[in-house]
Amino acid sequence: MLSTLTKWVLLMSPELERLKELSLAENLGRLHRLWRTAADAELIPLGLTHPRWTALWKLLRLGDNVSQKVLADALEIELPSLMRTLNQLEDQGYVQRRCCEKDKRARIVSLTPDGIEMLKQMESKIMLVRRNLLAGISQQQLNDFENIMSKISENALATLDKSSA
Amino acid sequence: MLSTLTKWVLLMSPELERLKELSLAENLGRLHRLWRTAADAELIPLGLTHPRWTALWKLLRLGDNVSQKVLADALEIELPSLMRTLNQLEDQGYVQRRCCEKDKRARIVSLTPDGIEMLKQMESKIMLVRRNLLAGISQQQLNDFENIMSKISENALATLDKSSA
DNA sequence: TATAACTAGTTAGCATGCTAAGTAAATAAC
DNA sequence: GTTATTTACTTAGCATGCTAACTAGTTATA
Repeated sequence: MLSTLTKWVLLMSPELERLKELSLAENLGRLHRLWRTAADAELIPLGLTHPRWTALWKLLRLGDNVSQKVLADALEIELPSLMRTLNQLEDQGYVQRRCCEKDKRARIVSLTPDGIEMLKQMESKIMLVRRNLLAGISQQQLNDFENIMSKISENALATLDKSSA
Repeated sequence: MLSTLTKWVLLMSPELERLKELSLAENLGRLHRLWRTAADAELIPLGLTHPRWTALWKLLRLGDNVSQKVLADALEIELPSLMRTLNQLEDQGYVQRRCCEKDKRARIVSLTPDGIEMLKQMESKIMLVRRNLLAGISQQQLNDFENIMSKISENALATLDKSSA
């Protein structure tokens, strides 16, 4: 049985041989996790979990007073996932939800004064993490990096479209 | 209350203003998710969930016959997370676990003939996804990209070391 | 207008990561 | 050699993502 594997491994493509190290996909996951961990290390002491602080942060950047649906889409999570987080943030007194006048199905999420205060504390920490993690990388390198990310994203979306068609 | 926020938003740093688009960290998460989704689209039809096929794939690259601990470390997940997945793979008949002679605490994971067969089917699909997602990107660009990823990883690790010290 | 189709929100429950706590074996310290 | 510490595994249960299914409100269609 082992010899079967051994034989196959010897016949593996040269590509696979190279992939014995961490593959690009694995490195991407690793880097994302590291970034998240570094940010959490700064922000969790403020009493917010990762989904909570990211939701607050996104809410700020959306300009406050958006529907749950808009916030969920921006966070790229589903509404049920957001529900739990918003319940917690409401319990903590950082956000409020009210019915939307124009569309009575919708509920509008807004920051409370406490939420705004918390965001002020968050901002400097988030910027600090960003500066620390991008230390020693030039703007040009960063642009190139983001372009490659975009290119891979496009390729992925094209592949997914094709396979779902 | 709203005016408080408005005033603050107007005073926000120029850096924050730029971050109204997706930040780099968010793009990283998004790209990682996209890659994972594209790979899963090919591999889930084989009857394996994401944690299961990644574990099989890693087991192959580690050369088979490694302890659960070594496999968990390579996958960068904790042992309890791996346990559930290995139970499932064992139920499906793709891996076996046996006691280690040298260290009686450890259990050695190995591929069954069915597991090897499944990996043969997986290999071509994984390589296909990789080629599709990296289409139109030169080797030089890819090297640069991976170097920036490494640099950010180093920075993150340095930051984490510092904050835990 | 009346009905059909969609959409926002909610609830319930699954999947997969984690930490905490316990056991048995190995290793280090004395 | 005995004891203390560490390690590999396991179990139990939490956190946070998801889909499925439901309700209520909106929009499109006949």
